[in-house]
Amino acid sequence: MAGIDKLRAPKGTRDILAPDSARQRHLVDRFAAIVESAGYGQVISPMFEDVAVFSRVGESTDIVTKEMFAFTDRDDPPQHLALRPELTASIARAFVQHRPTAPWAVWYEGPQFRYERPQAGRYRQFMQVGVEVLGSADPLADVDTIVLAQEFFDDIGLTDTSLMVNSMGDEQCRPAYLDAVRGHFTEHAAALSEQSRETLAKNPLRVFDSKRPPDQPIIDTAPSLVDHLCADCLAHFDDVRSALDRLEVDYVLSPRLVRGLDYYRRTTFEFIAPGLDTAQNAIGGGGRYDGLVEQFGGPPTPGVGFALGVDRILLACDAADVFAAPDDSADVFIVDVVGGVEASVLSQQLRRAGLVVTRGFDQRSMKAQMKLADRSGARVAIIIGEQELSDGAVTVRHLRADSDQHAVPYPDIVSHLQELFR
RNA sequence: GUGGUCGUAGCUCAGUUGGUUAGAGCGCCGGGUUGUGGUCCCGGAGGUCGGGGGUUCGAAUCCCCUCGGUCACCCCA
Repeated sequence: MAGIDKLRAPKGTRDILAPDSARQRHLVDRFAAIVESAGYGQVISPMFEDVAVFSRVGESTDIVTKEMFAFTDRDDPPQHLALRPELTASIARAFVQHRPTAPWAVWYEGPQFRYERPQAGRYRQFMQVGVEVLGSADPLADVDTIVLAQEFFDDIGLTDTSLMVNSMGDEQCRPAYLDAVRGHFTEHAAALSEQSRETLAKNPLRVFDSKRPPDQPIIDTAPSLVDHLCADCLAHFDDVRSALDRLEVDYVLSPRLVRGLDYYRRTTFEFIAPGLDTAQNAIGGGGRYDGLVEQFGGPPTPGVGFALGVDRILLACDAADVFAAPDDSADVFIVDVVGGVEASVLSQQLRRAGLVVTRGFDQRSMKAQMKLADRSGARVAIIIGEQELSDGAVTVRHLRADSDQHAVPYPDIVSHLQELFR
């Protein structure tokens, strides 16, 4: 096994270096701009919470039963904590704790943690952005969130996405549907894969998630959720769909779409990136979760929201060749062969003037510094040597299209470069 | 948790049927007469061949174990 000299980022985590780090930040910035234009306010909640916060989102979900980074602290008695595996639960907890006036429309961004085996598009620490609206049962609130996600994808140029929509029903109609599904799968249990038979015993709906070929024909012939909706759920769903139509948001009705968290009621949706040829091509998902707030001891409060996977979205952008990493080239590189302090003084002035200025250290040769200047991507190099010092000027050398160079009197250098980069 | 696959310099890789001081390209550092990058030329640094054990006169190469990456299942963003 590797010794301490081979330390690396923990399994399923990674370092994101420039310029990809700036790309990710830019993506989050775009999301923030869009949802804040719709009046959503940011919530920054803790990275870890009492485990009870997460266990309330569904005792039978994998996220809770086997994917949590849980630990105890050194309090007496110890607190049972967990790194957050998702953020809807934290938002519901915060709603109950602070009791903001409803409807409460919020957005968030940040890392989530799940103890899973990593693979393409799946990490133990992964970044999400999302929104939640608590306190409105209006189907148009569902639509509002969906439209924001769609606007976001359009904004970043990721046009190759599919929106899948379904209704999970509610406590009125879901039990009967569950019975129907359980009956159907039980009837064909012999033909199901062994894993699906196990899933059937725990949560029949989850069988729909199976990708195993033998299960497909049985899944295809299973009863459809939309055919079993009660009048209220059907009306809600119809309102969502007609509003999406009116807003010209394309979607695919997906009666087999079940989501992995137990708290969903009525509307559920998922965004797929067909261009991603990995097993994980769901770049976002969400839905309505009326009743969740009650489980946190709050008043009856409907809610709807979604989370988008930033890492997967960026993978999809790579595949579609859109939303490239920003150019992190410097504007100016200062070559100083008279000790380096002049470069410090001038870079301070130029940075204050709004330019991106880098320089060399360690008093390296002019040739070496010029190489660094070239590599920095800077459009111009400023050269300060003995000659320039005695002349009271600096040499400005262009590095890109042409390689002109000329002397600029020291007092004029800031305005000269501001002009050049305006 | 299960399975496939891979693990040789910072990166991408080559290393023939096991055979001497383990190579290339890129990158990095220095130089190409004393102040100028990007092309070119020359030179240099850098590897316990993931780790451990075994077979053998001899192992990067064969066997076992282990760790890690990666992909897939499960599940999800």
